[in-house]
Amino acid sequence: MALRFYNTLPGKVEEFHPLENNQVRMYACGPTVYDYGHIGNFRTFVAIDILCRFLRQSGYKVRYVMNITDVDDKIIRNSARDGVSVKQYTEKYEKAFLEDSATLNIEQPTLVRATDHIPEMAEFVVALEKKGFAYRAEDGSYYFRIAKFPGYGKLSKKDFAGMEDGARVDLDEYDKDSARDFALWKAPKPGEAFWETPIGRGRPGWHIECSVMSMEELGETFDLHAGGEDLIFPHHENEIAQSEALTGKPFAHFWFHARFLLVEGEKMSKSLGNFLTLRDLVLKGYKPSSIRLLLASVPYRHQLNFTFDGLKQMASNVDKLRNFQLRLTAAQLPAGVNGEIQQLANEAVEKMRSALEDDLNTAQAQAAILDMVRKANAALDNGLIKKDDVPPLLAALERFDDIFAVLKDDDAPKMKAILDWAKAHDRQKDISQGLLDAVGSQSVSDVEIENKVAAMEAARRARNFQLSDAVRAELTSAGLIIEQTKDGIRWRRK
RNA sequence: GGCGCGGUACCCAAGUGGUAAGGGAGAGGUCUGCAAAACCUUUAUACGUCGGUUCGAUUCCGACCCGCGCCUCCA
Repeated sequence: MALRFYNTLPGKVEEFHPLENNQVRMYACGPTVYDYGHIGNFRTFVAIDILCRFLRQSGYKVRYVMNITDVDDKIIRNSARDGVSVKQYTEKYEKAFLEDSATLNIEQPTLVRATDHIPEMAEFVVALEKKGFAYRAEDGSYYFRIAKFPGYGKLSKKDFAGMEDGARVDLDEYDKDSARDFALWKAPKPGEAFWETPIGRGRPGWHIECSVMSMEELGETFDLHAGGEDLIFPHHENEIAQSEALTGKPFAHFWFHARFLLVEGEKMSKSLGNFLTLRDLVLKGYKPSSIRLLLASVPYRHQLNFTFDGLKQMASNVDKLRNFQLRLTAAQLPAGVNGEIQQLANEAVEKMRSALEDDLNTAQAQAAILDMVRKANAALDNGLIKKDDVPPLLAALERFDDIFAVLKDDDAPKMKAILDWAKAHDRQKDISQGLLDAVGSQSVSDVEIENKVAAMEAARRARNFQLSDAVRAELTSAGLIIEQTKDGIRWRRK
C-alpha cells in the first residue's frame, strides 16, 4: 500500500506518488504575519506537519517550503497606523509565529518571504503581460485576464462561464476588464507603502508571491501544495491560473487542504469572543503537548471541534503515553522474549501505518498506539514482559511520536517562555493559576528534587510516614508528581 | 441561490453491507502505609428522521430536519 489522501484538484482520494522517485517537493501557504497565530492557523500547520512527517517516515525525502506573507493590505494599513515600517511590523509577528510553531513541535520548513521576491514578481507580471494574460489598468495596477485561461475554476469546481459580471464590482476596481479578474500588482494609493520596480511603484497582489516562490524553489511543476481550506478559492485557483498561464505546464500535482476547526461547537471569530491564540491557551494553563495532540487527533479533513474538555482528555492521553515509556525504560525485567509482545508491537506499528496511509487517519493511528499501551501495561502488571520485549515496544512508541511529537516532556519550559512573554507584554491579568502551577517546578533543580525524593524515600523506609508525607506534600505543591513503583521512585514535573 | 462536509453512547471521536475502534467522564473492583500510576468489570438492541434497494444497512440510494464550510485576501 502507498499513501492515499484527498487531492482537491480531481476531488477524490488518490494514491500519492511523487514526480521523482523518492523526492517529494511540497509547498505550503504559511501565515500572513499581521497578528499572533490562532489555534485555527495551527490546526492547518499541524496537519501539514503531520503529512510531511509521515512522508518522511514512509521513506521519502521531502523538500518542504513555506511562505511567509509579509506584505498585504492589512499589514500596510496596520503598520501605517502604528507608524512603523512594514518590515518592523511583520518581524514581530513572524518571530511569534516561529516560536509558536516550535512550541507545537511543528518542524520548521524552508521559509521564503514575499518581500524578498519583489523583483521576481515584477518579472512574472511582465512575462504574463507578454503572453496576453495580464493587463495594466489606468492607475498602474496589473490584473490577470481570467477569460484567457480556460481552466479557471478547475480546483474550486466553479463554472465561471455562465456567471455574469457586474453584481459585485468593487468601486476601486472599475477599470478591470472583468470583475473576476484578480490583481497581480497593486499601484499604491496615496500614503501607502510601495516598492520601486520596472513595472512601476506598487506592491504585489496576494497570489503572485506563491507562484513565484514555489516555482523558484521547487520548479515549474512540483508534487504537493498545501494550505487551509479557505485558500482553495480564490488563492490557489489564482495561483494555478497565473502559473500555468505562464509555463503552460501543470503547476502542482496534489492539493492538500485542511478543514477549519470549531471552538466549543462554534465558528471561531472575534465577535463571538472565542478567538483563541496559542498563547491564550497556554496562559490558561493548557500544555502545548495537549494542544498539539488535540489538533492532530482528528483527521485533517474533518471539522475538529476544539474544546477545553478535549484539551483535558488529550492531557490524559499524553500522560498515559509518557508514563508507559517511563515505566518501560525503568522496569527490571527477566531476560528473554515473549513472542506475543513482539507481535503486539508489530501489530501496532502496522495499524498505525495503514491508518495513516488511508488519508492520514490520525484518530485510528492514535487508537492503535493507545490500544498497544493498554495491553502492554496489562502484560507488565502480570509479569509477562521480558527484557527483549522492551525495544520493540519503545520502537512502536517512537514511531508514533515521529508523527505526533508529544512524548518529550518539555511542556514546562515552553510554558515558562510564554509566561515570561506575558509579563513583558502587559498581559499579567491573563496568567492563570494553572500556568503558574505548571511552570512552578521550573524553579527547582533536578538535584534539589533528587535530594528531596531521597529524603522522602529514606523516611518512608524508616516507616516515618509523617515525615515522608510532609516531603511529598512539599514536592507536590512545587509542581511535581511523585510515584512509588516496584522499580523505585519516579518523579516528573507536572 | 451554487458547490461541498457532517449528524455514532454522558462527552470527544474512528469505522464497516452481516449486527459498533480508541480516549475522557461516571460506577464497582484489584494493587497500595498514604498518594499516584496501572489493570479488570461496567455504561449504544444501536449509529439525525422517514422511506427504498438487499437474505441482511449505521454502512448503498432518495427525501426531509439540524449543524457547518466555501462562493471578495479568514488557516
